[in-house]
Amino acid sequence: MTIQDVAQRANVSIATVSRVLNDNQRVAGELRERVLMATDQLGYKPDRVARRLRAQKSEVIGLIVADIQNPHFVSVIQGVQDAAYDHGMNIILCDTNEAPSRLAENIQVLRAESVAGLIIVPTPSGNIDLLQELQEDHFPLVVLDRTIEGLALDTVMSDNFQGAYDAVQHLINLGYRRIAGIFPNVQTGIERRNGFIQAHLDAGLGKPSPSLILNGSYRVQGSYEVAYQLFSERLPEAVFTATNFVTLGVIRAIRELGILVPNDLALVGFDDLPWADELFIPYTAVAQPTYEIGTQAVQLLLERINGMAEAPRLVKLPVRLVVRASCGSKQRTISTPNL
Amino acid sequence: MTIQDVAQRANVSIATVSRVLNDNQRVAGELRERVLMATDQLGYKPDRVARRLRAQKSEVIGLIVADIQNPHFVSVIQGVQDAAYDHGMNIILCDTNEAPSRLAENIQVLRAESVAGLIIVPTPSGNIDLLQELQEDHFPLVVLDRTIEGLALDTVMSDNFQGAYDAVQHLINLGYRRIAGIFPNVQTGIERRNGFIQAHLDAGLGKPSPSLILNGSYRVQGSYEVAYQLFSERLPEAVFTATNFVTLGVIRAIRELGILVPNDLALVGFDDLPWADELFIPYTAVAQPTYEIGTQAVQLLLERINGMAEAPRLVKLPVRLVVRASCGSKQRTISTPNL
DNA sequence: TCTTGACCAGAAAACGTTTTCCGTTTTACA
DNA sequence: TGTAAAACGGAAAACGTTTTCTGGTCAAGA
Repeated sequence: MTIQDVAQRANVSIATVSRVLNDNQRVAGELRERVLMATDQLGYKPDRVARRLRAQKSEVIGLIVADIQNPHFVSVIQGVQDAAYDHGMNIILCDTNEAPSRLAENIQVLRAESVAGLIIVPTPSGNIDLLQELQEDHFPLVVLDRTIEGLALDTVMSDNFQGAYDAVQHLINLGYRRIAGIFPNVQTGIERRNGFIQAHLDAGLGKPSPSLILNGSYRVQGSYEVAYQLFSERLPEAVFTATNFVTLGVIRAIRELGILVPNDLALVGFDDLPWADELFIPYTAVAQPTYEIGTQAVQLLLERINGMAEAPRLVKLPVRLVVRASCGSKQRTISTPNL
Repeated sequence: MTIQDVAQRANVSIATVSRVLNDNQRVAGELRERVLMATDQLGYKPDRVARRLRAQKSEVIGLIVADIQNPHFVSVIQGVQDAAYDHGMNIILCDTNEAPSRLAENIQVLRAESVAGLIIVPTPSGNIDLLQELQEDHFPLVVLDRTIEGLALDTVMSDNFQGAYDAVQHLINLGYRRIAGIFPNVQTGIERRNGFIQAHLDAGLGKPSPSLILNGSYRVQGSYEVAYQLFSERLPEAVFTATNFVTLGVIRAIRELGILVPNDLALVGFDDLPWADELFIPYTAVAQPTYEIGTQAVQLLLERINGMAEAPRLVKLPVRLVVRASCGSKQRTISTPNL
């Protein structure tokens, strides 16, 4: 079932069939009808591989994320998938597992696949050269979640600083003062730490004690250990967790130590989780617009692909605070059932 | 950067380059060296699109799942992705959102993409004809999670019957008798209901009362409503939930009604969740080997692709019970902190 | 020494499209 | 009506590979 068959049936040349099907070319009334009828009758669908080879353009975009299991990325993937689908495009999904070598490999493979463009969540530890190379080749590219030092690329990310700022301000407004923060040592973590600190400063509390600014792992287990240690030594009044996995680790520590939330400890975490309401601690969360990050990324990428984009753009999306029962108030202790 | 460039640099024909790179053909010592050196120096990577067009074989497999947001499928995707990666293959991911029309469309597109094969989670409501057509075309295909009535296909799924059976037996052994079950009305739900019933029969309890066998939605909200109603009328001693989303709905109902688990109600649910330990009710779960479902699927598919497979195979993977605090025991009430 | 066969490597065909190029027909305008 | 331009559609080139076909060289056997 090739274009040849259609041409034969419609009694035209394959060029005409192609022209009708891509209707970017003039083609007369009657022939057009014949072609359409023939394609319809045969149920012909053009071979996308051949089309891609010849036309050097593709209906596939490559999506490289750092960790499929992270709900944050799952939601981003969904956004990308839906937006791509709306434009008749498909996605090839790759998972780097946070390994720079796999990022490099994936980029190479996806280029060999002639994808129309790439949406990448860069691994923490660099690969700047790879991204730079893509840019120099004018390869359509959108980067998610983090900016690359010294490299201007189309980027979609949340307002990490503001999110952390809002979260801490929320705590301060409720009367909490000794507020701990646990931050993974990656770029987003650093931005959120800055927001954490600035909120303290703007509230006239001065710079928070270094003993309350902790380096967490970006995994659950490591964060759990950090939190366990922190809580065992001296319980802060509140804690701000900089990512969803950190939050889960902290919740585990809270459970094991039998800490009462919010009475003994308030909690605000960056990243909402799909079933946060069903968690042991339904925590107040800084919700990223994950789905929109995905759709926006596709938007930018398509503009880049179609040459409608000029200078690199940075889209910084606003976050929003989802208030749940984990904060209560320092002044008047709220009694929440089951907490 | 094409095979032509390499040929030029190595001073050989493109055919020779191709032969060396696919080393399925004899090629002499010195030329081979020259070619390898040239590819190395130029960093040449063959164009996978051209290769696919000519050789009519592909390094891409299509993966169509029903709902990316469901952690079950997320884990399956991860398994597929990892296994595919190990074989130098990539996956094109599609999400049907449980819509048959999107399944049809996705299949068509992926075939036009000349994927090497398809791994499909069929939508509940059929599309049998599509799958049948694939089979008749001898298109490599593996189906996940459910069998298709009257159609023998390579299939990978969990032992739903046994999982439900084990779960209910667990409850019965602990002394519970009035056990409710909530089942979505899809094939897996039905199989699990059968296991639920059989466990009652084998324990000599007779067939469970129809009032305890409920039809749940496969969404959280619907299941929540069913559970809320059930619990409000007359609380059973225990409840078995047939999917992860049902479980989440039930947990929400438990929270809102202030029911004490396991004292007032025991809970076992099908499907483990990644953060079940951090849930409000860390529930005893029937854990599916989701990751292995993914890897097994790739295994079967590759065998099918390579023509090493004969008759369709059904791989039914064992599940395992992950015991948490949600069951306690009817005889002696266990006191668990925070529950 | 001649013939045969094995082995090797290049030329060219093929994969299924899109697109360029070109010749023919139609249209428009004088 | 004659001519230039525009419109149309077919033939063929092109995309970058793999693979078939073909011819040439060399070794071995007669």
